[in-house]
Amino acid sequence: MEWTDEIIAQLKELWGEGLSTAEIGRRLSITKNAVVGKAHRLGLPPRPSPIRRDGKPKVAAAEKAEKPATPAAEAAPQPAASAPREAAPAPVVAQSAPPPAPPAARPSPAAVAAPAETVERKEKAAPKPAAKPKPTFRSVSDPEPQKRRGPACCWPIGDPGTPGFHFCGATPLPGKPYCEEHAQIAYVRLRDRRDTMA
DNA sequence: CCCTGATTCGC
DNA sequence: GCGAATCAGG
Repeated sequence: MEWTDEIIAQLKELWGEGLSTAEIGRRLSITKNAVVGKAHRLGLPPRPSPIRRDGKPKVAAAEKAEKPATPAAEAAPQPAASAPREAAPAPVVAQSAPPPAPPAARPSPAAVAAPAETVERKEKAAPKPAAKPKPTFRSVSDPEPQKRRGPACCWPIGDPGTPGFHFCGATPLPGKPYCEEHAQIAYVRLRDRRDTMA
């Protein structure tokens, strides 16, 4: 995996948006582990973790136990690195949204050319779904995005690292990193998105 | 089961 | 540095 500045910036952006690691991973066509791992290494602010890892590392404990480790290192004081980020309820994906709308009633974002193709989670080795010759999207919300220099929709098109990879670039919605149409896809329930697209 | 994020550790 | 495997809670 080649972590270019662009991709890293994307990661930070999405992370800051409060998206789940898996979601970010889907967007960038990488695994959530990669996302988490990188985020961790980058020192990005941790999100509320569903779990609490302290008293029972089964395997890890066993392995660790075999390592003597220098007792002196334990005395090191550790100032908590808690980030100021507290309220990040998120524009977040409506994962827990009520299911009133039948599948058929899905918004169906017209001109959208499914970016990350929502690759199958099990098919990690899947070849690049890329190939999006016709970026029909930007013409809708912004006829001439290339002239603008302000905020740009950072929805990834294609896979990072591949030749045709780029970001949407259209004018984002206020407060969001995506343009109107991509925001639509961005904030829907995962399940729906999975079978709706493709 | 599905989801989630964090840590570990071989590479 | 990277990320799959693993762990663990909801």
